[in-house]
Amino acid sequence: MATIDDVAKLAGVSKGTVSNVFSKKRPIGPEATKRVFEAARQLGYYPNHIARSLAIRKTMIAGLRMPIPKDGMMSQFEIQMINGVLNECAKHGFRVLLDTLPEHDDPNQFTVDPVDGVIMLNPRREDLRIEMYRQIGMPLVLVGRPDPMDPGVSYVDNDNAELACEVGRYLLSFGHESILFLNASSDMTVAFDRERGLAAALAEQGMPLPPEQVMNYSRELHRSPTEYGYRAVLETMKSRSYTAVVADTDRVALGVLRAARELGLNVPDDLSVIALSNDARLAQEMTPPLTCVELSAEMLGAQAAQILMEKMENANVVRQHTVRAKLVFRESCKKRPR
Amino acid sequence: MATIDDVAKLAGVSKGTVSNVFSKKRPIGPEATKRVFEAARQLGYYPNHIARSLAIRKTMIAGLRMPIPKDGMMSQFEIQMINGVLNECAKHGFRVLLDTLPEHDDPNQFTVDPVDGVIMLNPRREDLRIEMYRQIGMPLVLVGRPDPMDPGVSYVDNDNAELACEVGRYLLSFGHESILFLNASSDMTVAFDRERGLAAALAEQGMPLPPEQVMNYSRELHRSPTEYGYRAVLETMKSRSYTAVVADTDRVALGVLRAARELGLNVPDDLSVIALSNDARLAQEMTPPLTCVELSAEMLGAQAAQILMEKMENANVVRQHTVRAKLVFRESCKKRPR
DNA sequence: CTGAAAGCGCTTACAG
DNA sequence: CTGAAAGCGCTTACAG
Repeated sequence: MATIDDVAKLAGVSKGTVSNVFSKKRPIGPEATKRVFEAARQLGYYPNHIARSLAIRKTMIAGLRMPIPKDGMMSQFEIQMINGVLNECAKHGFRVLLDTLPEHDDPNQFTVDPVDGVIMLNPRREDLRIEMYRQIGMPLVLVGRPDPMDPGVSYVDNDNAELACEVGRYLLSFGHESILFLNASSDMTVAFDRERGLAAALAEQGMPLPPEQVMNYSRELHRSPTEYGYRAVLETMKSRSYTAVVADTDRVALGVLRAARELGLNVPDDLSVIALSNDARLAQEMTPPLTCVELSAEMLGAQAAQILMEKMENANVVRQHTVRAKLVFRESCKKRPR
Repeated sequence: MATIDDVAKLAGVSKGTVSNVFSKKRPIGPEATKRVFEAARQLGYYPNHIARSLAIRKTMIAGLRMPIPKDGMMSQFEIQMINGVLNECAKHGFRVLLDTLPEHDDPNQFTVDPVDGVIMLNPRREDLRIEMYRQIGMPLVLVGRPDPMDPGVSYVDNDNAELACEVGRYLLSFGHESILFLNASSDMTVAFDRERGLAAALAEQGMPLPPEQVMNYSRELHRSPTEYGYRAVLETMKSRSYTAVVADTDRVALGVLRAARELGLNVPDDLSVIALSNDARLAQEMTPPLTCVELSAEMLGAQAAQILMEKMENANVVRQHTVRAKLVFRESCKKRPR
């Protein structure tokens, strides 16, 4: 592989000159420029990004640390997150180093990556890496709040409890009182937060959220989220009749809609359906179009990237954003029938 | 930021020793090892990946060049491709540098990236970059075939014409003769290939594929692929009655199913529906479950990555794989009603 | 087991 | 406008 030295020699100039021809950092005479380009062409020379990075201590690369589930399937959330990060970074001329390797927080394994800053997904409790990044002065933004909280670290996150509460209030305002909640898998913190939020909304009206109104997704029991929604409704509607269903995701809601159809229930006339997040961007294409919460994973990613860009300019900035997901009203909810 | 020199000084050893303590490339005495780790801890020293890469000429990073549509929305195809690449790379301990920046093929802009090899999506005609990578000896694998063909470059691709032909044969074997083809946007080469393939299947039975049986998606005319499928069926079924619909994607098929429902047509009894690719992994969750082609973008990505790993071992290997997408039979197609 | 020194391929004051 | 040289932070024969 041709190096800057080879080019300098062939063109009869110094390597400094070659360097500046390519980087345009200082003006080089037209004669020399021509000879350099010609020599480079002949030799098949292209500047080496690594050597350059080492010299100028800048890579124009952002790191994204995000372990991938062992089954290799990224959720729609992760995908949209990546998308947001990618787009925002591209705007600023940055590329992205995707690090999906299992995490080591053995300090003796840690290395200073070829990036100018990093975005880290789902930090663990007492995550040692946060401190390591601080030590080496690497700009860092978390997606998901640090635990314990730390006023010095930047992050973006959304407020799942608040969100579920809002959804609850919305349904209550329509007069729904018997609400079936098809929650996420019980081992996810988000499931906990959402149940808490929905319960809070009910509590505001002096109503409880009895356990039998809450179901949880389970990988073992359900073939897919859609299947989960379908079965859950079919089974519970036998013994009780709800007027509203809060589904974990739009895919779960897809199953709910199917079950409703089979039971001869019209949505939204007989049954209101609402989803707490969108897995598959299909909400607006369902029949009827689904009222749901836009989790804006994409926004989360974009904001994280934007904050990172700021931090790279000025190491002192600290941003802690709670991204408010928004409720998108479509046609699957209606006033309670009487 | 602490460097290897600082550590060496504080620990009272040479930098070579420090280097070897971290890399374990040669054994270092327990005394020295302890002093080095202690000094490193005190100083907050972590090895610099860039400097290391420069010295050993290896990064353990694979490059993925893949321009993103200006609207920032990656298709499911691209997403799954990335997923495949990521997983396969992770298996081999590689990380991935995602380069979504607009492409420059100005040779004077080209740079040797901090990667050990690259996967390049959708090469252009006469793509200059292929030659540049060859010149610097960078292992390269394309996703999508090079044009013009080049026996020296490795790639993976799938055979869209063949696929569409197979789908055509399948429907014909069920006795369907009036087939509506809801094709992709006409400016995509894949749309061209698919139409050719379907026409070939019909030609085998001495039948034509008249233009009025083929429609094309259009960003301007249709709000979404689902909307496209919905409207197309509603409108064409007025004047003609088809017994089968070939949809571009599962999302288009979703609209077709809805339209059929509204028209009182039972799928598959009255109308067979089949999709040529899956955008949204929802085929199996539709009612009825959709027969469709699994494009295996994920496999495409995984295979590209695997070939890249091979090439990094041995620069001489050349692999040219046509990944055969597979038809997945579910319940949306049936023998033609008579 | 350890050290001194050259080298990886570039950039950038400094001097002219 | 251009060159010579030190420096970015690591690795690795070579010598002991």
